[in-house]
Amino acid sequence: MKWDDEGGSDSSLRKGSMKAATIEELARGKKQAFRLLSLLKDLLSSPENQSAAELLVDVVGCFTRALDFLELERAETTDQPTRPVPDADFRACSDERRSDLERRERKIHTPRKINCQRRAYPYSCRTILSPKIEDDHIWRKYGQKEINGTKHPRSYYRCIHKHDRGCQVTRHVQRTEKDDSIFAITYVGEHTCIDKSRDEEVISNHSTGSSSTLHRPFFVDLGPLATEGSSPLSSLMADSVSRYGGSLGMEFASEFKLEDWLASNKDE
DNA sequence: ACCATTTGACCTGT
DNA sequence: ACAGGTCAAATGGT
Repeated sequence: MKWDDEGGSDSSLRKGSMKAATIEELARGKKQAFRLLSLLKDLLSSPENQSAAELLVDVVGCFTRALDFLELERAETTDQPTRPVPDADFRACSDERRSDLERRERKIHTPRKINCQRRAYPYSCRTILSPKIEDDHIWRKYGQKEINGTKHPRSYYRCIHKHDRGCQVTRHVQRTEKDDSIFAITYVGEHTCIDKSRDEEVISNHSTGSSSTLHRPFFVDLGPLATEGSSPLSSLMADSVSRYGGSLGMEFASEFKLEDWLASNKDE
């Protein structure tokens, strides 16, 4: 991964190396927290220590999110163009809703608008496992695909505020192979349509372990899975999904078997 | 009439 | 060439 590798001034070089060092430290912290989980697995596997196990997994999640934020900042501040907010002309055809009757009778064919920027930029991307697909946002489904080697189709959603507020975040949802009551939900990008105060409240409640006010189902954050430059640890955690199947999130919500989870990640 | 979902076509990256 | 992501016409519900 390259940071501020253009420009060449001393200050930008120093800034770049600071960022690199920060990322290195965060990645190390994440890895060490994971190792601590392994070392304490016997202790944390007992039911009375479940909250400690949850806390430690959350620590790993905090490191993951911090790395995500830095990656997002890098994507926004490098000289790569940011993803364009759809302008009126670009989206004119779909925004101007023609009447169904007119469209059907005259067979009006709306010329296809090609988004050539697709997949062109690195996005923050993370996957969670959850028994429910609802979250704090409203999503509009825009596609569904059969995915090779999986038995369940993948559904694609975009934020309902894509057009009115230019919110570009998308997610895809797929039932996991091992447990089809669990969904693997991958978020691509960050909401720009928010309501940050509410999100912060949720995060705050989550980190303080206040389960009574937790708005979201408990989830295990698997880190960035598909972004360019995702850490090796993220890959390992991502790999744990395929190896462990989808039962992780569900078991953590009720009866989390840390030993099983660590056994499936013993190569850490 | 409006809105959300479905689904086949089309696009890009590998 | 293929897989996966997105678009937009078609469709169905209210």
